[in-house]
Amino acid sequence: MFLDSLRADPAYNEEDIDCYIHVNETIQAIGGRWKMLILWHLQEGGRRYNELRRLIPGVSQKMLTQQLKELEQDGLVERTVFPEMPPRVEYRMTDYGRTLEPIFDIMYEWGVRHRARKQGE
Amino acid sequence: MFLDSLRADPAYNEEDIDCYIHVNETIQAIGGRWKMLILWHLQEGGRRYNELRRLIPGVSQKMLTQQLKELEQDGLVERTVFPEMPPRVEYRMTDYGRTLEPIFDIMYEWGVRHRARKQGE
DNA sequence: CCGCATCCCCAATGATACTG
DNA sequence: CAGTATCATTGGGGATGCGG
Repeated sequence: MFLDSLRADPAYNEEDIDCYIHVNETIQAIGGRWKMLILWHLQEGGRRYNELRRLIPGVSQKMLTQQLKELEQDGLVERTVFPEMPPRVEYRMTDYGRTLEPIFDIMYEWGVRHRARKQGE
Repeated sequence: MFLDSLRADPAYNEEDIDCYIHVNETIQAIGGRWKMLILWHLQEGGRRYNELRRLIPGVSQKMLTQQLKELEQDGLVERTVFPEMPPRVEYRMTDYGRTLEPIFDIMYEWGVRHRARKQGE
């Protein structure tokens, strides 16, 4: 991906963007268009697939599935299939996912101030 | 934009995604593909336009200009033109931009652990 | 009910050429 | 030096239909 192309460039300085790499890692994990909405709704407890669809108006099946899969691969969300008929799938936040909470908090605070600042202009 | 469409939907619950709105505000401000690299290089002091181009291999003139403009509009970066010949333009981080530092720090820490975790799989 | 596969579109990004 | 203007590209995301 993108970072690989940076690494391939001889002008690239590893130390210079060590910060970038890791901060970006975090942005990748939570920066998806629907990921924060999903995580937000999973904070309180487990949710079913269609339940999430209703809670997040505007999200397509494809995107919901895709972003849930990425969150699962990152270990932030856990997927449980109940072998029933009709099928039932529940998603819930992992303990690891909850390590994001301080980040959410601080980004929320900054966002509030930033928004207020933009209004005041 | 996107949030407006959410608001227009009757199923939308204001409280539910208040968090999302503000966290997303932050992501918009720093989530651009080159923004963190730019901010990173401006931490130490002022940089000229072409200096930044060299420091950030892979960025096109268009993107560098565009992202710098957004950072400037958000009040994170300051642009100074020196009326000389040849022209000289310096970019530097504002005090407001430095309020992002705690966010960078915590995202950096999380990114390091997240990366290590992915390696270990 | 919970998806996956397919096609399609557009906005973000890139490449290239030109200018005060 | 520090950009602007224009055209080409591409991949993120939406719409639709099918399958276990």
